[in-house]
Amino acid sequence: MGRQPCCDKVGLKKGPWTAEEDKKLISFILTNGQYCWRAVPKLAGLLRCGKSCRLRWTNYLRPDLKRGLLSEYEEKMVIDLHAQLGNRWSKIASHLPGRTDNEIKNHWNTHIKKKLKKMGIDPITHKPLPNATEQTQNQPKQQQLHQPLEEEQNQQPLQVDFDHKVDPNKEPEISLESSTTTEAREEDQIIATPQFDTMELNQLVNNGFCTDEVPIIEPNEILMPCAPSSSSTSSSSSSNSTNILQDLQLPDFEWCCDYSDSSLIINNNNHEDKNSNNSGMALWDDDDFISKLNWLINEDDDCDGNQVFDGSLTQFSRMVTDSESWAFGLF
DNA sequence: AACTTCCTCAACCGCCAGGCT
DNA sequence: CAGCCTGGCGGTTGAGGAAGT
Repeated sequence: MGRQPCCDKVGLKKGPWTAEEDKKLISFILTNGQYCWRAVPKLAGLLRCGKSCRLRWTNYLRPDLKRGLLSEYEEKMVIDLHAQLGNRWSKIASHLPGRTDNEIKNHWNTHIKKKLKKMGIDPITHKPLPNATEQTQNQPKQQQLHQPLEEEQNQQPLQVDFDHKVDPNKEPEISLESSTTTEAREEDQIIATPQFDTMELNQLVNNGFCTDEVPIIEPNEILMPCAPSSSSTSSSSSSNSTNILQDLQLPDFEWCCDYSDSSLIINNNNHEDKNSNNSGMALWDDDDFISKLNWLINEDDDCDGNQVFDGSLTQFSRMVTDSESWAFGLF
């Protein structure tokens, strides 16, 4: 039927990923970095196509991902960005650090779309539906369900004010009727808008944390000591967020957004007894995993008898340097 | 408790754009 | 410039869990 599959699917596994597969992929990418995805499954000993590996990594395994529901502010940003960009989920996602296009797309289709419809707003055009007034009047329960967001949307002018100086104590101003005025905006203008730091976003909306965030990798498992700098994270964490971090007994940290950064240090606080000096490192709080990781990394051959980390890797453009490998504490 | 329906979201599919030869 | 390869994107699907009957 026309197009050839992206790869030879004979014998390739499909469907949900197992923990073991995840571990193989994680260990491989942490060791070798991201390069030719087509080669990854073979080299990592996975019976998956490269595309599947890439998707799994970018949508689920990446350490810098936020998990859990979008915060109200993120949701508002999505709505506003969607009004400007349409279904360009990757563009929208690029404005929401730690969120993937897939996640945003899903959230849009399952939550925001319905919410907008019930508010009498066409989720495609972002304009009021013809029978909007009737609908909104007939939805008192829904109003109660999402009171904070909708109150704001009804009361405030309609645009994420990217330019205004963010006041951590003040809910950002967002409105919903921007489509007509903003649809024609140049995309580069949109992209030029300030990027909000993941933590900052949450601080703005939820005083530091979205309570239903459930990172796939716990924050205290992937921690980078955050040098007291003038970064947006630290500068914006003036009051509430800092307190919350302290309350949680977490150190200042940043999600590891660039694992190629050779200065990366990972602090596993769950093992304070072992690693109290921040030098002990374990990405995942799982001794079994670590031992398996070591096994995976140290073994010359995978279960299929393929060379896992043979010299041919040097042909690829992206290799993790020794220092990077050490930084991950894998060797 | 058993069954059905609804909902969510991880994963897949096919297409497209860009880089390379 | 054409053809190939790869990564990325957006639409769609379907398994599994939640909610309803």
